[in-house]
This record gives sequence, structure tokens and C-alpha cells, in this order.
Amino acid sequence: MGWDAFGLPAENYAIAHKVHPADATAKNIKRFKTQMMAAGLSYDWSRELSTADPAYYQWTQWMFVQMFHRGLAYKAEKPITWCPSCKTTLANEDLENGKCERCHSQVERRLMKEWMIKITDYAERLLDEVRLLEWPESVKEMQRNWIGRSEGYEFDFRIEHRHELLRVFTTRLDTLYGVTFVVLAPEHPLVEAITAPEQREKVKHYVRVVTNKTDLDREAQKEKTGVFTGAYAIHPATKERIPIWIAEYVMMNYGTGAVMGVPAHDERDFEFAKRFDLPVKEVVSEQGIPRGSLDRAYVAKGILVHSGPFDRLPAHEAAAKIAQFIGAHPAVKYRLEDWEFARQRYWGEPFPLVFCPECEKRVRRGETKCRGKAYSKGELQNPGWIGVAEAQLPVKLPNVKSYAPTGTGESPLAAMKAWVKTRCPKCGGAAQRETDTMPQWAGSCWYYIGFALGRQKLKLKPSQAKLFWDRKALKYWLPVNFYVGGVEHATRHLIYARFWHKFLYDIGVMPSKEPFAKLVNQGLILGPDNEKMSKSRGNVINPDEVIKQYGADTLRMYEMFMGPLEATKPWDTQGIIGIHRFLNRLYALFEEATRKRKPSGKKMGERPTSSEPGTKQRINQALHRAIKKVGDDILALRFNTAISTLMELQNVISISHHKLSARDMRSMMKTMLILVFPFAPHLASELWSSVEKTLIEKQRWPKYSTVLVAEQRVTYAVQVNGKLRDTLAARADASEDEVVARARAGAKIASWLAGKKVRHTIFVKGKIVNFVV
RNA sequence: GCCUGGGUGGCGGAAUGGUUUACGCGCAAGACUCAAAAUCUUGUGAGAGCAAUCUCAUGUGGGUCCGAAUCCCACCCCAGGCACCA
Repeated sequence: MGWDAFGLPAENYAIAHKVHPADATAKNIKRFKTQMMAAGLSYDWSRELSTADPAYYQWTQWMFVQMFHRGLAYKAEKPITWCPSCKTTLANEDLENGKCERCHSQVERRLMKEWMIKITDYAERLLDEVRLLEWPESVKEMQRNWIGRSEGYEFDFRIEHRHELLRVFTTRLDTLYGVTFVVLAPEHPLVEAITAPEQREKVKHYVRVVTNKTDLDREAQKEKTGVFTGAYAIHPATKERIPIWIAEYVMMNYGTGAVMGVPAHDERDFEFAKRFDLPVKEVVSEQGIPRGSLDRAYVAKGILVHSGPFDRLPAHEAAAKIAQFIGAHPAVKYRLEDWEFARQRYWGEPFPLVFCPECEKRVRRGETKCRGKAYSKGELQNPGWIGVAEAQLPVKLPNVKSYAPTGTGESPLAAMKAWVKTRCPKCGGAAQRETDTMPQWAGSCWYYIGFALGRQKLKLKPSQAKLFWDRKALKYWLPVNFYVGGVEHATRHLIYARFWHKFLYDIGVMPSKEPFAKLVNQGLILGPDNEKMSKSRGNVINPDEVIKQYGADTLRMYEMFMGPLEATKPWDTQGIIGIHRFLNRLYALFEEATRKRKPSGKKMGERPTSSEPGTKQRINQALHRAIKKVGDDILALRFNTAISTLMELQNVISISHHKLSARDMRSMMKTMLILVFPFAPHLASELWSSVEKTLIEKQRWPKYSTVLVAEQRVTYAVQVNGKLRDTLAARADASEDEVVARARAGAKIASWLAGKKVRHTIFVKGKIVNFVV
């Protein structure tokens, strides 16, 4: 078990309850642990870890600093998501429908300079290597959509009277001759430079209005809006003058932030052209014959028309030829953006980075080393930022009195002058620590590696990294064979962790390419009202209460019995009694079997000295089928049907067990206990230990007899024209002729067949006879 | 709008081409009890019938097949994801 203890969830809780996050976290861990132990969850507690433990987060810092040195982390001014309630920047992945996933506040965009991780460098591999994963198709698809690859071309428009070039990305270069305008995102860096003096006021006003909108407002905007810049681009093929507009429907964070407007063949461009009365020029049609006028965009691919030398070419061929003609080059774009990695909050891993003004000057002067120590790629790309040396890790999170977020864009750590002030690891000069902290995802990106390596390894110093990366252990344990987790991680933790793992693979410390080989999403248990459990709804089922009322075994077993593991299903307060009854009957049955107690209810005679053979055979068969079915079901994670099978077995035993000898009954019940043990370990081991000195968990899973499991007598369904008219009991090995003859002879069937001609007879061994008349 | 799941009794669900509704809950009747709870027994898809039995039923409509909850086509509804992605 690992405690993902840093980050917003823990800190927001601490603030709400006016306790220090470290204390709140410690208290909650203790409570969770008590609950888990009460439920009998058998984790290997010797490998327990917490992401907020310095022994753990020193390695998180070590990994980050490796990324930094290799140029994967950068500080750049960008419009970043800001949550006004959590008072911190957030990553795209932290949003849910444009709102903060933690507190559901409406977020804003703020121009800020924060640490970003170049996860986009890994976009291609994150996408491609999804194929290596045995994951639910839905999650794989969510990841593919999140990464969002699209292939197209990039090319530049010349701008009339200016030397700058305007780069656009398109997936439909075949529609180039249909371009009647160009659109820039309002935040596009060229907007100010190219805007004509007479349009300046209008453009400024528009940009201000649009950039003040929240993302949600911008999404809600249905009508197209925009404004003409007064500038013109030159069409690369026809050399026509093309008006340049800006509009909020073009996003700065995708592609190049500029698009070619082809109203005839793009729905959005069509809408925009209609709104602002721009020309619509048809250049693709289904059969190569122009329609003349379009009442909506024709977006399908087709044959080119009105496209100069490219007329009559099919789309794909045309795109390649046009690219050659105008000098466009193939390009791939991703929806995935770089990972906003800084939080202006207290409760997180401090960055292992310092800012050194002297080193900044040296790097800016073009020096590549300082006192004989070379600057890393990351240090050269981020002038002044220096990675903390391995020997100085961890950078411990200082204890503060005032941990509440400030809202100023600086974390509470910035107020800790003594902590902030430090020496540059490169030049020894005065330097300042980075005061932002890492997001809660950082620690959870590699906790499974922590489990694999064990606690002793975590306690090593980062300067002993070579010892830390125990290749043998990593090869033995990883990739994780089987990961059970909620689907809410699909485009968050599971993207980040895959990236993190691939980075560790690249630097040679991790032997596998992917962290989690097989994934299953367990369904959410809803409240009895079929809604997500929440305090405010008052529909929370507290496991402590359930355990108090029914015991831990009933709780565990009922959770498994409710339905398939993957299904989301409501807690049924009444349904749990069924499991409780099952366990009580098992207890009573076992007591009877071991003769510790007189059977309750009906008077029952002594057990016979030897079992009644038919009964013994019947019960034994049921037992062996259960051994097979329960075993198979557990491996296939079908716990609900495994439990049904145990109930069926118990029903068979309880009907006629009094015809079994004490010895037989006892031995069968002991086997059943082993089957029950994974589901109800407390009761099973209690009963086991009442008759055995061994431990039930040390027992081997029973073997079933294939002879007993095989059906000896079967019931045939007898149909006439596919409709069930009779059933027929027969030996499993009875021949077709025999079964068909007997089926035909049955009184019911005879009457259905009377006066009709049987055209043919279908026989499926062990299952069915069907007379077609 | 696009993508991914899913739709079976009063309820949770079982069955992935062969007796639809296993198992459990609930409900009804009975036993035990002064009574209740607990426990045990029996019954329980819908409709018709005294009954044997028959007809209908797996979101809707069509198709394939001796036979469809299951395979194919079209549509409807529910849940989740993405969404002005050029």
C-alpha cells in the first residue's frame, strides 16, 4: 500500500479542518490503515510507502532533476489555467468540463511563467505503444483521443507588405484553392504587428474581450465571432490577396494558432464566412462536377475542381502534389499539451532547483561551463536555473505555520526567507530556491517502482542512485502484471505515469517500456439512491458501520457478489443480508459437520456410519464442479459468479448432508472452507483452526476430478420447430439414434408430431433435439 | 456532433448460437413462537385456464439460422469520454 499523500486533496482537507497537512495526512493514513486491516485486505505492509516521506520524495526530486538536465523541463510564459479557489495553476489534465477537478470552481487563464514538462516529446510513443497494453479498450481509446494525433501539412503564407511569414497547419491541403480568408487565434504573436492602423482599435477591443473570457465561456460561444485585421496574406498558389482575420474559434494552443479558411469544405469556416459575408469557393466535389452553390460545407473527400492544374485529381493525390508545388511539408500535430507542473501551494515536493543570477549572466553570455562544471542542457535552456546536486537531495519541505495558499501567484514557501536563500550548486554564489511545489501526480508517477525496490532502497541517498536502481528487482516485479484502478485515471495518472516510466527507460534505469501491462477498471459503488456517494447527498455507506453490523467478511463478500467487477452499481442495503445468511449457514453447517453442536431446528438423528452412496456421489460432484468453477472464476475476476457457485454448493449440501458419514461431511466441508477463504478469510480460518492445527492460507487450492466434473446425465431440450415442447433425461454418452428415438416416443412430442412430416432432425450432443416439420 | 460501453423479472444480476431469468434480495403462504424478530419449508416473469397445458416476453423494427439476449442492418434510450483540434 502506498499513500499518495502530497497535493491538493490532502492540503484542501487540512485547510478546511484547520490542521497542518502533515498532521492531517498522518491521521488519515492511520485511519485508512485501520479500516483496511479490519476488512482483512492483505497488503504487504513491509513495502508500505508515502509520497510525502522525504525518503520517498528525494527520489521524486532526483527523477525530476534528471528530466531538467536533459531539457525536458522548462519555464516559459504561457496562458496557464488558474484555479481562483485553490489559488494555483493547474494542468489540462486537472480540469473536468472546464472546471477544477478538485473544487469544481470555474478556472481562468492567466499569463504566467511556470515549470512545464515536455510530455509532448513523448506524444508519439505514448500513442503508439498503447498497442502493447492489455487495457480496457475504452481507456486505450481515451488515451488516443487525449493525445489526439493528426497528420497534415504545414506551410507559410506571405503577408502583404511585411517580411514575417504566417505558418498554418492543415489536414486538407487538397482544399487549398478554396481558401478565401486566413484566421489567427486572438493570442497569436503576429496579431499586433500585422494589424492595420484603421483596424487597431477594433482588434484591441476584440482581443481584450476574448482573452478575458473563461474557457467555459469560450466553449459556450455558439455564434462565430471575429474581426478583420486589415492585413492580407498572399495565396501561395494563386497569388490572390486573402484577408487575415482573428477569431476565437481558432485556438492558440493547437497547431500553429493560425488556419487557412476554406468555407466550402469546413463547417466552422463555412459558418464564419456566412457570418462575415466572405466568399465561399467550391474546390472539391463528389464526382468532380461542381454543385455551383453550397448550403453547407461539403467536408467529405472527393475530386478537385476549380483548382488550376490540380483539377480532377482525387484528394489524397492532390494534397501531395499541391504540397510539392507550394513547398508545404508534412507535419503531425497533437492535441496533448505540455504538462503544467508547478503548484503555488505548500503541500508538495519542493523543486530541486535554484535560481542563480550570476550563472544566468554566464549562460546568457554563452558560457557553457562554470568552475570546470559544464552546464546541463536544461541549465542552458533555462538561464540561471541550476539543478540541485544529488548529494544535496532531498530538498526538504520546511515546516511552516502559515501554509494557506496566498493567491499572489507565489507559494507560501516564498515567505520563508531563510529557506529560500541558498548557495548555487554550480558557482557557490548566492541563489534562491524555487518556491513552487510539484503537483500531486509527481509522487504517484512511480510508486509502483517504490514497491518493487522496497523500503531499504528508498532509504539510500540519491548520490547512491546506482545502488537504488536494482535491475534484478525491477525485472522481477515490473511491468506491473495487473493493475486495478478507477477509470478516472485514464487521462491523468495513467498518462503521466506512462510518460514518467518511459523517461526512466530512456535514461537506462528502467528495463521495461510500459509500467502497467494489464489494467482493469473496477466499477464505482454508488449510494443506495444510485448516485455517487457524497457527504452532501448523505448517501455515504460507511464501511465501519457495515463491519459493525455484519462483520468484515460479509462486507467483502457482498462487494464482490453485487455484480461484475467492472460494473458501476448501487449499494443495496437490503441485499447484503443474503451474504450474511450464507455465512451464518456455513457456520452452522460446519458446526454440524464437526458435531460441536446439535443441529438446530428439526430433530436429526445420528449421522450414519457410512454415507449413502447416491448422496455422497451427488454432493461430491457438486463440490468438484465448485472447485473448478470457483477457481476459474477467480482467475477471470468473476467474483460474483464464484460466490453464486459457493451458494449453490451450500444449497446442495444442506439438503441432504445428514445422509453423509461424519468423516465424509467433515472432509467435504474442509474443502469448501478453502474455496470460501479468499472471500471470507476471517470465518474460514476461524472454522479451519477449530479442527486443524495448520493455517488455512497455507493449504493448496484443491484439485478437482475431471471424472466428477464431467456430466454423466444430461437433460436434452426437445424442440419442435425450434420451440421447446419437452425435456428428456439421458446418459451423457447416449447415442444420437437412441436419444432421438426416445425423444420422438415421448407422449408430448408424439402429439406435436402427429399428422406431420418430420423434414429434418437437429441433434446437438448433450443439449438439444429439434424436429423440423 | 464524434468515440467507447450498455439496455434481460419488482431490484442486483446469470446465460456470448441450444430449456431465458442461475445465485441473491424483495414479496406471498406455511412451520416454530403467547407474539414479534431470527431461523426453516414452499412458491414467485406476464397473460389465459379448475387443471394438464397454451400464448407472449431479453429497448424498438427488420434480417440470417432448424434455433438469436447472443450474429447482421436501421433506429431509440441510458452512462462515460472528447469536443470550434484546423
